[in-house]
Amino acid sequence: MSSDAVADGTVGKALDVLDMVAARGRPVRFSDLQVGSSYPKATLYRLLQTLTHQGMLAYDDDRGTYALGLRLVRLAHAAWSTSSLAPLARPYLDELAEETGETIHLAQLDHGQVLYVDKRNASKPVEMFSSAGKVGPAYCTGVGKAMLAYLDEGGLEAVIARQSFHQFTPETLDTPEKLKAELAAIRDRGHAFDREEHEPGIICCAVPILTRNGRAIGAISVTSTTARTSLAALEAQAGRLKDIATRIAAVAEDWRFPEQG
Amino acid sequence: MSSDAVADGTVGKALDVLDMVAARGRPVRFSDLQVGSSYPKATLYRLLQTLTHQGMLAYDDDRGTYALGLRLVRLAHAAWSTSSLAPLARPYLDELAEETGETIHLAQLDHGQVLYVDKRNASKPVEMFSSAGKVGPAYCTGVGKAMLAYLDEGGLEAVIARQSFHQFTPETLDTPEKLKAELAAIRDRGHAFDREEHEPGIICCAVPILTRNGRAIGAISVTSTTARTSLAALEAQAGRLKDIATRIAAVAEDWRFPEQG
DNA sequence: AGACTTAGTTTCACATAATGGAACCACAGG
DNA sequence: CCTGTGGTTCCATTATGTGAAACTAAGTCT
Repeated sequence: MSSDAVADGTVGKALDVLDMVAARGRPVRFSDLQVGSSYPKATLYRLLQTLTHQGMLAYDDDRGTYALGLRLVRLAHAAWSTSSLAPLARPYLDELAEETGETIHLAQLDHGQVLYVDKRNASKPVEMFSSAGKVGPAYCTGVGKAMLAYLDEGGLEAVIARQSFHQFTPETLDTPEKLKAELAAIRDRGHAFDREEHEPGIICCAVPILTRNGRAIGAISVTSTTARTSLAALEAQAGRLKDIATRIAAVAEDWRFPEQG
Repeated sequence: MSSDAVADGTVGKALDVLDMVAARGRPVRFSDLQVGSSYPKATLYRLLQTLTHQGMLAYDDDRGTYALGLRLVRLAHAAWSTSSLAPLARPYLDELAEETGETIHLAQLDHGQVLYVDKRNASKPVEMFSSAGKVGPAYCTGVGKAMLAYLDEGGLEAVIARQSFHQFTPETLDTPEKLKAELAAIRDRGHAFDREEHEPGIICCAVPILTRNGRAIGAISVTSTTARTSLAALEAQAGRLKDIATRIAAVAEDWRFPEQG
């Protein structure tokens, strides 16, 4: 769960500390971080000081706690709008949401995890950051599996090594073997399902967004509940999903290679 | 525009580079950054490498460009949900949006700039990151002035020093003196206006969200156009706005001091 | 009150890690 | 084949970050 790669240099350590704070999900005291951190007191202290001074962390004087700073929100806005598929995909997602009336997700792969970058909610209108920026497991979500299925051999192994294979529900694919078999099936039919593998009662159908050379740069899904619909009904949407995914891929490639003359 | 404070240590420099990339607003080549950066080639190069390796930047192999990485989006999600007023204020904003049918903004002050952390759009349903994370000038927006008005002497001077006082429209308050006079008026009446100071045709009424001890932790505003309504009509909402702001302040304080037993 | 934790901050001799000038590579034009 | 531009690597120098330990400021117990 903690730092995976060797944290290169001071910058790496500082960012590692940022992650530690983020992981707690609420303002943390110095000592909260001290335990479970491999850094000695003084080092951790200095890193926190630096980050705070830089606006990446916010220090609450009264409570003596650190929380993630708003500078991150500013940066993320820029990141989201330049590096994610969301701005490009927006009109297509709108279209899809309108058509289906179901919840739509747009996700990308980040460090072996599913990162949701946009969402259209069935009923509720707005969700903001509360959904964009969220992460989820790759091995047991529709969008996750759709992307994994189109990873190259080496990449897949690396990502599989990072999966927890925690059994969320009885349906969860809880071994690399089961997952690999499923991925082959996904490649076969071109779309992925979530058969209540992450949450009971929640099902979805997802398709990858593929570049010309067959790499998945993201995935979209339509999600519903077993109460409202069936997998078969969702699968009926697969063609439409693929169509949208192709169009998103097209604008993404156009955008990545604007003019080279 | 570039780094203001002395970038402390390597971490500061790295974050400065991040900002530089963010400022460009699109994928940048190494040489794009090299010009206008005070760092020597090799240093800049290494910083970019480190940031890329850390997932804070994404390097596009084909194009040879750097863009902000998705790790930032992940972090920002955490920042937004723990350090911003948005999650707490959400129900109240919903209420306000429903009532008024106008565009609602929730903003906080970050390094002398207005940082929008949530928004309810009059017509359009969803906006996501595209609005949260956006920054704007403090001296010529309703929410900005509402917050500045409740800064202490020292804090205000520091923030004023950071303002550009660019004259966006004929109405823009373009000197510290005019601004200070306006802030006094705002303190007097308890709410701020934007009289087309930032964009022609756009007006708004804003109120600060004040802690028990009179510090502004944020601001909310209702925005409209001169075509649709008048300042006077917006001012009629001020009471309602203040009411909502008070309630947000209350939950914010409750939340900041949950249980001390 | 006095002794004793607990939590956070500062010091300082030391070594690692960042620095940046310069050399090097790769490739596109001429 | 030479020349220029954009990017990457070297390596001696030194600035920076390191972390054990000492210190301070609050509690807490007796």
